[in-house]
Amino acid sequence: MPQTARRARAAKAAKLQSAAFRRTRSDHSRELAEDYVELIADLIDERGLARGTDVAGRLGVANATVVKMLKRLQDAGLVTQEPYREINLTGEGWLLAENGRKRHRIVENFLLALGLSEETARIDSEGIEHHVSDETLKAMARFVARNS
Amino acid sequence: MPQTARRARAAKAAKLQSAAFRRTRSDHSRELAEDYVELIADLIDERGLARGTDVAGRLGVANATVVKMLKRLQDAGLVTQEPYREINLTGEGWLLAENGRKRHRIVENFLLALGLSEETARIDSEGIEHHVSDETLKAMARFVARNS
DNA sequence: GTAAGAGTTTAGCCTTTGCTAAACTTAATT
DNA sequence: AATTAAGTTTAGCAAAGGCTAAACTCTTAC
Repeated sequence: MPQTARRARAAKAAKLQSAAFRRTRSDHSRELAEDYVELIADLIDERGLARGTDVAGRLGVANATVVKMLKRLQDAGLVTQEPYREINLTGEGWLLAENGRKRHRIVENFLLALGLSEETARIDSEGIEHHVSDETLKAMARFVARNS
Repeated sequence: MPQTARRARAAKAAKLQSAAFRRTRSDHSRELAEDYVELIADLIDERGLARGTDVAGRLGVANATVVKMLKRLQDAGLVTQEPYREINLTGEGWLLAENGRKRHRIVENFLLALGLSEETARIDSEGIEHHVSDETLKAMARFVARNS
């Protein structure tokens, strides 16, 4: 009877699955941080500086929410800001932002290569970006390289 | 009820800004519900019934958390449960679960067709599943059909 | 130099999703 | 029948991420 084996397999699968879920959940905070940092980097590149209002506007969030979040990002060493002044990224912040943008670009190009509309590629890549492992990202990059 | 109104107002106000960000964020609660419902369906199919402990174990979460969540899912009309008894899905719950499993299957098969390991395909599909539009899902299904 | 407008911060509140510890119920064993 | 083990529920707490309203600061235009 493969009952024991089946149970063992089930247990193993359960453990792995719960790991996957836990990973997903604990990444939420990190995802948000990445969104902020990526956006701040974009704003600095686009208009020379990033202000709270701009961030709030683009994220569709209240000013006060941004203030609170920026405090956390400062504590995390990703951002610097003096009171009533514009937002800047630390070295670590820039690294994170660059990494995020790179992932974002790959995922978006991949979706385009898959034949999706620009609109869909933009929206879906935003959602997918944070959930793609390095292995998958590499496969996407390879696919884009082969199909362009 | 003021929640919905507030969100609607906020959405309208920030309409020109990034819809993708807000969509991602507001979907979190829905995603969690889908994860629960999908898992409950799996448990019922696998072992004939779903208990709180099983759900807690697979999601990597405390029992009390599951209890609280189940209350919400009951309020949402997705789940039924009598005190100290096993968990059941309503008709709507089954529909949601089936839909989730279908999406899940497509994404996972797609990642496999892309050449990823089973392990990676399983983990990444879990994260990606909820962020894929119908358009993208269709493209993934097409890809799988062509490459199998 | 001051007043106005734009932008920022603070204060206080809410909901969601988590946790632990303790109480309770059900089922199983003896 | 009584004890115990397994599972469930309650109570109370915390952190994250939202919000509004009101206070504050900075810059710019008079």
